[in-house]
Amino acid sequence: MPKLADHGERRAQIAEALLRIAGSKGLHAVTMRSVAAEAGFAVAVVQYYFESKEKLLLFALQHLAQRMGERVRERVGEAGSGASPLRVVETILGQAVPADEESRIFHLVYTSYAVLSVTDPALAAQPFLAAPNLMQTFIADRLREARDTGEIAAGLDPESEAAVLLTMSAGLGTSVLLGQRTAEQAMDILRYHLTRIAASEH
Amino acid sequence: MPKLADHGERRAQIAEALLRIAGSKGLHAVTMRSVAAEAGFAVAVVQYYFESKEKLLLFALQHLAQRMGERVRERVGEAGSGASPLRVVETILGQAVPADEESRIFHLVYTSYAVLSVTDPALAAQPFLAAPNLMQTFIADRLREARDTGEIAAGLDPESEAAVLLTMSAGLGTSVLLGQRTAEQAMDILRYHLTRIAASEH
DNA sequence: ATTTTGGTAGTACGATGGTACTACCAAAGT
DNA sequence: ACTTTGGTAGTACCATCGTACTACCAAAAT
Repeated sequence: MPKLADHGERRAQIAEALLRIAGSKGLHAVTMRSVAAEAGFAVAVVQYYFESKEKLLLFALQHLAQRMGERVRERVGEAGSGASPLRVVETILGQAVPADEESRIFHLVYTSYAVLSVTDPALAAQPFLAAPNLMQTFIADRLREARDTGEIAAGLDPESEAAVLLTMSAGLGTSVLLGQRTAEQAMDILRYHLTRIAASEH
Repeated sequence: MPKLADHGERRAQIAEALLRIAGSKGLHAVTMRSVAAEAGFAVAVVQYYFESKEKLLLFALQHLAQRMGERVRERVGEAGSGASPLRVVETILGQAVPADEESRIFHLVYTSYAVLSVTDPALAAQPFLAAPNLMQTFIADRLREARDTGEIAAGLDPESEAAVLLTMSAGLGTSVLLGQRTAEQAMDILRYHLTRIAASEH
């Protein structure tokens, strides 16, 4: 065997080249040629490490999703295990707002892909539904905790409130992506609503 | 002059053929050839009525947006001028949920286009920001009215609440589009939140 | 030393895209 | 009647895409 090339490393390199292009020029600008050029390889190398463009795209997407998932867990961990449930919720939902470059790319690529999956049967839509559903139950659980500790009003329905929060933060993320709002403004709105929930006791 | 062809009519015909394709096969399936075939014309005819594909796309988008705008105004009118401000808000936001085919196509095409506009400088993002901004001020005004009449709590900030409602309904629309929720479930969440706002007096 | 074999590079093929070009047809103006 | 002109159709050009194919190179195995 000749040069020892770490396949995992190469695949990651290529995937990140793809994400750089998708983040700057859009998902439609992602071609075998552009990715290869960005990664500094020949097209055949990209073909060598990925059977097809579709496989490449899927891998890059999962790669990004995994990194974002780690990021979220990291931030939640930073908030400390002693943090209040509502604080945890704020931390998680805040990640839906594209504040830095990696987050921006994540939301752009994910939204692009999600939109495509609506009409393209080849792009299974399942991965897009699994994560949000888990999120919703997790947030609902936090809200239940918060309700039990009196942090939020007893009249609130955790499931519904979780749905409201999640859809809202998704919408906020999109609006920031479109340049309709700054990340700061989005965070203000998010915090406003969380404060409202916390304040509405009686 | 030969056959009297109503240019406006033809352009509308072609635009609707485009929307039919975009709604079923996705915006990426919209090509000069597919649109011409769907409309029952030769490619040159489409070229004749629209200078370029970009112009065609923009026209179709505005065409759709206009029809949706009329629909919203219609529904609001149906609700009656005597309807409560909160009722008007519910009617408007309910339109953000893709319940029928036309609405589904509208949100799909609009979202597709919006995502493209993030990275494509040719697709001016302005038209996407103008409408939502007007919406927000309109809804904020309704909320102000509702606050004055005691329909909602005095502690609420109309601007922020309007932002919350709009981003939430946008997120709801997307989730329905992705098949994550049914239109009915989305409406339930919307109504839940509106009821919460109305109930939180003290 | 020579034969595998993992990895890289260049090129070519078929399909599809937007657009340009030319021909054709029929009704209106003369 | 015939010429102009609005509208329609077919075709061809050029670019770009994903992919397949072949050649090449260098290190490990024999």
